[in-house]
Amino acid sequence: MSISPAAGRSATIHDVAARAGVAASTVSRALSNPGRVNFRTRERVEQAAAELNYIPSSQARALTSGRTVAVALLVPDITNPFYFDIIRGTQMQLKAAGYTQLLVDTEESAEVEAEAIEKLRKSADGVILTASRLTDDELSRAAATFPLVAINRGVRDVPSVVIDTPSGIGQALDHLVSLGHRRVAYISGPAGSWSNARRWQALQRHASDLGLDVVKIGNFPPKMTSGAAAADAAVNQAVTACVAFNDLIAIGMLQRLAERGIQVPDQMSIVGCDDIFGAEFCNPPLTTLTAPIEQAGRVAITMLLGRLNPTGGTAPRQLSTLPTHLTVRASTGPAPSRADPNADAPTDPASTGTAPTRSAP
Amino acid sequence: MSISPAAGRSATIHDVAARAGVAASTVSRALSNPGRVNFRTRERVEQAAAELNYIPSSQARALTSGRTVAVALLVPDITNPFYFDIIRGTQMQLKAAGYTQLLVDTEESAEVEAEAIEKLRKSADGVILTASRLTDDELSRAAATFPLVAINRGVRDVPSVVIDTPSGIGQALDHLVSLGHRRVAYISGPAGSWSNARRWQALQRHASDLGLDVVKIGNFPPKMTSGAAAADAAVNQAVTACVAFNDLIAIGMLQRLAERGIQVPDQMSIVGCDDIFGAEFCNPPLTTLTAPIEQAGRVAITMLLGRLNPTGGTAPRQLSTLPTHLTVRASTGPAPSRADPNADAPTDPASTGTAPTRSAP
DNA sequence: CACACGATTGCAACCGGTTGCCAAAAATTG
DNA sequence: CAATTTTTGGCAACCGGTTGCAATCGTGTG
Repeated sequence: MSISPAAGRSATIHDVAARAGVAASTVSRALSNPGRVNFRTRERVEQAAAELNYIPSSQARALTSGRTVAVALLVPDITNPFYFDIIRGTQMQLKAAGYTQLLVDTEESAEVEAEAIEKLRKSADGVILTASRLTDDELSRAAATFPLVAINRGVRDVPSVVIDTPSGIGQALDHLVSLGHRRVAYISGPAGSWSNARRWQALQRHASDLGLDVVKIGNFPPKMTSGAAAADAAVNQAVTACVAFNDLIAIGMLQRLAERGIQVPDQMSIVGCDDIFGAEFCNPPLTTLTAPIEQAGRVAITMLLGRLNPTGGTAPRQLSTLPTHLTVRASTGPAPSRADPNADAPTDPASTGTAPTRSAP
Repeated sequence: MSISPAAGRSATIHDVAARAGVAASTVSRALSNPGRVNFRTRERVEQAAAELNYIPSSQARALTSGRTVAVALLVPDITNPFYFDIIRGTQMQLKAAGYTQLLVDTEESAEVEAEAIEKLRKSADGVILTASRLTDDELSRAAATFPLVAINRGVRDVPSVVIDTPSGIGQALDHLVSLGHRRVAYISGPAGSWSNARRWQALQRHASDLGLDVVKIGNFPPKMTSGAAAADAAVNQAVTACVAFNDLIAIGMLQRLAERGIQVPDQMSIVGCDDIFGAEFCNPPLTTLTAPIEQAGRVAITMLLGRLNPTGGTAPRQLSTLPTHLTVRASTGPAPSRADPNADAPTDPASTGTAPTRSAP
C-alpha cells in the first residue's frame, strides 16, 4: 500500500483523503452526501476507505451534526423482568434503524431520572422513559425541549405509548365473576405509580358495575418478595380472588400460598398483570393480563425516530394505546364453596357477611 | 444575570468562561484539573458553571481525551434471560463508576460481533464479550488492540471471567448417583459454544469416574422451545436423568414432560444450568447449577475498568473463575425402580443392557 | 469568441472541549 | 532591591468530522 495511516491508530478521514488524493471535505461528502461529488471521485474515495478500513468517528460526527445516533432507555429498576422485554423491544428496533441503545437505571428516583435526562441531552438524540417518576409538569417541560417518549405514562403534550391494562382489568373481572367470585382484592403496586393508579381505578369502576366487592391491599414494591405479605393479607381479608399489580407480585403470592398449603386456584384465585417471562411456567401457570411489552418498546422507538427524522407529511402520532387481553391459565378457578373459604386463615366470622349485592344466577 | 448563553442552546465551556471572566482553557482546568488553577478562580468558575447549569459534552471531551466513559456489552441474544443478569450486573458496576453502558445484540453471529467491536473501538473505552462467537485467534487479536474482557470464554491472553460450571457438574452427577441414577443424558447446547463443550467434557470425565452411563443428546439452540424435542429424545434414550445445557432448555423439558404425563422427578430427573430467573418457581422447581451470573458481570466490569484506569502497582488479574454450586430443588429425585422405567416411551428392551460398570453398594 | 452557468472540489471555519507552551504575576531568595 | 522560581492563566493547535463559500473547469449560448 502506498499511503497508510499512522501506524497503529485507526484511519481518519484525512488518511482516506490522502490515499484517494482528495481533500477531507470531499471524502466527507462522498460518503455521506453522494451525488454531491463526481461519480469517479466517489469510487476512488470509497475504495480508499475500504482499503483503510475506515470507520467514521461517531463522536466527531456528533460534534458538528449534533446527531449522536443513540437513544437512551431509562428504566427505574433493571432488576424487574418487565423491563427486559422493553429493553429487548427497543434494542431490536434501534438496531434495525442503526441506532445505539444507552441503558440507564434510574433507581426508582425522580432525581436520578431528571439528572440523567439532562446529561443525555448531549449524548443521545432522544430518550425513552419507562414508568417515569417525574411529575406531570416536569415531564411535559422536558418533552418540550428534548425528543422524548414515555411508556406507560400519559401526560398532555408528551408523546407516549400506554398499555391499555384498564380494559384488560374488565376482562379479568368478568372472568372472575363468571367463576363465581364475589369478593376480590387488588394488590396494589408502588404508591407513586401511574399505572397502578389507573389499574386500581379501572378495577373499582368495573367492580361496581358488576356489583363486586373489592378491597385494596397495601402498596407493595413491585418485587416477588412482596408476594408473601400480599398473600397473607389477602387470605386475612377473606377474599377468594386477587388481581395483582404485576406478575412479579403475583408469582410471589403463588409461592407463599403454596408454602402455607393454600391451594391455588381451589381456595384462592390469582390474576397477574403483564405476562412476563415466567408467568407461563410458574406453578400453577399464571392467569394474567397479557401486555405487548416488547411491542410497546418497539412502538416507542418508532415514535421517537419518527420525530427525529421527520419524513414530511404526516405528523407522528402523539399517543399509541396498545391492547391487552386476559390469558387464562391455571391460577384462576371457581370460587370455593362457602363451606370453609379459608381453612388456614385466621377465623373471621364476619367475612361472609359482606355479601355480594348481586345474587348468583 | 449579566452574561448568559445564547438563548435556547445549552451552555458550553465558553459561556462559562465568559461568565466567570476567564479563558475557556481555564474553565477546563478548573473543572477537570483542580489544583492547576488558583483557589479563588476555581470558585468563580464553579459558581458560573452552576449558575449556567453547565454540563460538559461527553462527545467533545471524547474527541480530544480519547475517553468516552462508556463500555459496551455484547450479548449474542437479548432474548435469553441468562444475559439479563449480566446486563444487570454490568450496568450496576458501570453506573457506580460513572460509566455508561452500550448494549449491543450480536445476533449469535461472529460477523456481526466482529463488526460491532470495530465500530465500538471509537465509541467505547472497552467491551465486555459474552459467549463470544469469535475464534480464539480473532479474539486474542482483538484483545491485543482494544480493552476487552470475555465472559465464559477462556482464551490465552484474553482477560476473562469464567463461571466454573465443570466443577458444578461433578456435584450434579454425585447428586444423581446418590439418588440411584445410572444412565443420564446431557442435553447439549449450541454446537459452537465454548461453555457447552466444557460442560460436556466435564460431564464425561466425571461420569466415567463414577462409572455412570452417559449419552449426549442433540445440539439444541438455547431456548425454551428446544425443550420439547430434548425431552422426547431423552425418554426415547431411556435415561432416568438429564443434565441440560441451560435452564431455558431444562424448563422447556419440564413443560414437555408434563404435557406427556411423565412425572418429574418420579419418572425423570432434570438438572439445569445457571439458575436463571424462573428456575426457582417453575414446576417443579428446578434443580440447577447456580451460577453467580450477575457477579460475573460485575467482576468483568471491575477487571475492565481496572485496566482502563491502572492504579499503578498490581497488574489486574487476567482470569477470574467464579464458583458454582448445585442447588437442589424438586426436579430431581430417586431413580425410578427398574419395573417400568418409561411406561410412556417406545419400548427398548436393550436399554437396561448397558449396565453400569460399578455395582450398587 | 466572450460570457454565463452548473458541476466539482478545495479552503477554512467551526463543533466543544483539552493541553502544550509561553508570558505575566506573585512569591521566594540572596 | 534585583534575580530567580513558582503560580497562574491565556493563546493556539488539535481531536475528526461537517459545511458555507469560493475557486476551477467544462461547456452551452448569443
